Amino acid sequence: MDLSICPKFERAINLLSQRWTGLIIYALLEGPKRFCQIETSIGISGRVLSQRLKELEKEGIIKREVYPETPVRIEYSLTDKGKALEPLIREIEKWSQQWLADPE
Amino acid sequence: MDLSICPKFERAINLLSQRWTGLIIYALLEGPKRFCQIETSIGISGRVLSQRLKELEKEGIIKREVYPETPVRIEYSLTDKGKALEPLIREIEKWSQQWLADPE
DNA sequence: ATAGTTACTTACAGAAAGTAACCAAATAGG
DNA sequence: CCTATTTGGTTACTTTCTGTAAGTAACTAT
Repeated sequence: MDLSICPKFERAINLLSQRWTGLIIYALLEGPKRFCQIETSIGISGRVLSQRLKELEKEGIIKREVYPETPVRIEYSLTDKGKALEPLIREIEKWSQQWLADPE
Repeated sequence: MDLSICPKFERAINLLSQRWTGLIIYALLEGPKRFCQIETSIGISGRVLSQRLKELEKEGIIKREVYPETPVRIEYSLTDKGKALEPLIREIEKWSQQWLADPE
């Protein structure tokens, strides 16, 4: 199994086909966001969001910055590598607009 | 939660962020394939492949055709809706080539 | 009759995700 | 000083998803 697939492509698709990864990147395309903003805007559980943010940071797709205000503000934002995923997200948007029906 | 996301986009990303969905579509971009070909080419278990193919067929992304030969041949192929996902897959390929390193 | 092929399905076990409660740091108010 | 509040998590527990391996149904070749 897996004999013919380019390892880079495979890693990319494994990353992106993990639950929530796409929506987190989508949310961050608007600009930097804090933990609780991502949490409420996409409806992910804090438990899994915490995991995903760590994975994406390790992967170099997002960066985490701490502002020692009151209360503390921690902002997550896309790196260049992360921003480079925008065309891909736009393709998903295009496809969904063309091929999916609105459910009433 | 989920207050601001376009429902079409959300459905699309939920579909595509299910494990294996992307790779199945990728495999079928080469042309029609039978069950066991998809199974071995991407390394998915038969159990989950069976599930995914049903979901994708229901969604109108792939179609299933039976050729009553010996032994029976059942071919899965992309519909127009499924083929329309090609640009998206190509974007994943592009991104992976530009931003991921080869693991040795 | 027996064995082989394809396309699945089923039972069981382990991994991933959701829920809700809890915790630590920093500060603000009394 | 003591308590409460806010943010950004973590932990324990339950449910859902996935992988493994075995089994089934239809058909054919030997």
